[in-house]
Amino acid sequence: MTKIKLYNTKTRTKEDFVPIDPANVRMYVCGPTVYDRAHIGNARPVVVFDTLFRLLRHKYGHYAVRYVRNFTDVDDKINARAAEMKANGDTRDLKAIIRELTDQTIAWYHEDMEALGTLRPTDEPRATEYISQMVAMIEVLIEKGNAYVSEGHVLFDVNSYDAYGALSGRKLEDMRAGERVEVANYKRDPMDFVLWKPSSDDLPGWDSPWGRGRPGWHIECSAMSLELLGATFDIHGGGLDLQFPHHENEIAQSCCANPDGGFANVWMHNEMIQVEGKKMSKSLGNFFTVKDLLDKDIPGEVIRFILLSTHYRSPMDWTEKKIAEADATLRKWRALIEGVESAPSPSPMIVEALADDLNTAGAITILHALASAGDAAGLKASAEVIGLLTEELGHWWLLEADTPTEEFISKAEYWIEERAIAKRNKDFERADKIRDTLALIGIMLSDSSEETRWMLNVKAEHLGEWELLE
RNA sequence: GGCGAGUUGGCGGAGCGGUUACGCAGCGGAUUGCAAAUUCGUCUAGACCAGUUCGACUCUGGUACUCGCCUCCA
Repeated sequence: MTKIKLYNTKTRTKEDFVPIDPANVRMYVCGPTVYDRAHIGNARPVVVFDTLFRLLRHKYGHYAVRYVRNFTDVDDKINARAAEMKANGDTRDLKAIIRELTDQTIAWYHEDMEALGTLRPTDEPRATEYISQMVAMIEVLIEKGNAYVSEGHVLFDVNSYDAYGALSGRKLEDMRAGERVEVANYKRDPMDFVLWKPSSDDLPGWDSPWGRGRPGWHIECSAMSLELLGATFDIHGGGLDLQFPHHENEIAQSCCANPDGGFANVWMHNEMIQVEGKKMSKSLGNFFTVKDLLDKDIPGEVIRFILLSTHYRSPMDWTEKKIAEADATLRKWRALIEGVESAPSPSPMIVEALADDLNTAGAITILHALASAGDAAGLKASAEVIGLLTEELGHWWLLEADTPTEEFISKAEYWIEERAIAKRNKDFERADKIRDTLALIGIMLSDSSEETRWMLNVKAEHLGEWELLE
């Protein structure tokens, strides 16, 4: 079978992917901090690595791939959001608010990501369930001289790790020169980062050798990946913005705590999303969540298609025009595969495209080729490899074909017959008027030499307003 | 200031040292009473300047511009 090649940020080259153990391929992807609904930018890595997960399963077997994606449920942003809720009248104590906020956000995340046709990872650890592992790792780091205690904080000593900055190609001196944040005086070096910090009584906190406190952001990924995947695993993924400092810090922690492990072999980073050519930000007003799109009746399948139509290492621009194009393409394909059984196996060409550093745009080209060749069964089987044209994602299309009631159908058939009679009588004026009015009511006609077929358009302006005809 | 990515036809977007990307839109034809759908065909490329080469969109160097990260944000 095709050899998988992946671009490794660590070596800045595309490499043959050689799993440590083909019977147990291991991947870790940084998940969300759970304080708010996922936006479209959050969705890109989820869909990208879901596609990689599918490819790996296709190649190594369904049960041979372990995919871990964490939930960061302890974080200053979460605390800040909870404090905001309290200030706005929530009378519960902060910890109770935080618990509900994180639970709720996780439920939303699952809901929204499922709408994009993504599979659940095999493991979804919550940071707060791995505090003891984090504390243990911090203790090891202190013991080995890579971390120190200062004013109730535990800090990682970046100067104790020679390779610090290797992933992102940065040097400590350069970074200090460009330092823009005020330096906390308890740090030995401005670049030292927090492993553990004190927590006040009203905030979540855990007992530790350094007093009641909570973990810094980076340690959770090191601790959880070690626990679930081991000191050495195959792939670590995430957004490009995480490359520094988050991933750099993960490497420093993990490689110092387990010098023989080597941590992740392959590092993969997806590029960022822009909206209509601009960086997505709340101040520009071009910020939106996945839920916002779904609520606007943009099918999850359309969103997934768009996210896959640009290679993951290129910046991608989210535009209204792409929504319309993806919608049209999927409608065409859905119509083509209606009632068709998937071919027993996907086109080797689509697997080949994906195996080339996850060339999803190339894979979509193959789908176009299958569609224009009229190979509906092959199209369906191949699209399923990238999570498109699946049964789960087809509801938006099925809805339109299945919704009409008996009454609606009989009225539609009555008027289609009326039009046929008018046509036979060469009364084209009446025939066309019926056709145009039916379109307004939500019935799209298409004539062929033998019959007139129709399809429901639920977005029609005067849906079901039969009085327009009577 | 440091680090990195990119600049392909009207738009989106790939691969490739020499041969049609592909999709959308446009144009022309078939089909149709007219539409829609379908279908056939077709025009638009490779930021700029050098270099390597028999030959470069594809390799090398430089210039310009764009974007991202370095700061809560995937």
